[in-house]
Amino acid sequence: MSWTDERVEQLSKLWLEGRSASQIAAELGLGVTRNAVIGKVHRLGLAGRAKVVAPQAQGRTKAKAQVTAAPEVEEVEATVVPLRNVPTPIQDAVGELAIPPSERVTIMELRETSCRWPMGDPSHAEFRFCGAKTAIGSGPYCATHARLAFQPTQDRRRDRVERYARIA
DNA sequence: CCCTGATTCGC
DNA sequence: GCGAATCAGG
Repeated sequence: MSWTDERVEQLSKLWLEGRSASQIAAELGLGVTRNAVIGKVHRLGLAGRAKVVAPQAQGRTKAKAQVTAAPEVEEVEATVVPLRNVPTPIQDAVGELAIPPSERVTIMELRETSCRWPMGDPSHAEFRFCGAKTAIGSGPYCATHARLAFQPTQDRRRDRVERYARIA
C-alpha cells in the first residue's frame, strides 16, 4: 500500500473534517494504522493548529515540541450529537433475562470486548448494542446474552413456539 | 483501560 | 517518504 493521490485526498478531507486519526485509518482500511495517518498528516503539513505549548514532548528519544503554529485553518463548528447511554430497562424483549448494567453502546463505541447483542431497532438512531464486557475473552456476547444466543435447541424451540403463539 | 495527537528515527 | 514505537495527555 502507498499514499496515492486519491488516498491522500481522502486523508486530507477527513482530517480537516475533524475525524480522529484512528477513525480515518479505519476508513482507509487495508492495513493503514493511525500512526501511518498521523505521520502522513504531519508530512503534509496538515497537523496541529490548536494547542501545544508544552516544551516537554518526547518521542523515541528527544524532541523539541514544534510550537510554530501551522497555517491557521478556518474554525469549523462541529455539530456533534452526544451519544450517551440512556437508562437501562430491567428486562429485554425476551422478558426473562435481566440486562447487564447500563453499558449500551453505539456501533462506534463497540470494542473488542463489547457484547454485540443488538438492542432496539437497527433502523433507528437509538439503536445500541449491549456493550457489556464479553464473557470469555473474544466472545461476541456477555454472559447473559451468550446464554440466550447459545441456548439449548430444546429451549429455543420452546421459546420460538411461545413467541409465535403470542403473535398469533 | 480506553482513547487522542506529536515526535523520532530505522528502514 | 514511511510508520512503529514511544511519549504526553484526556
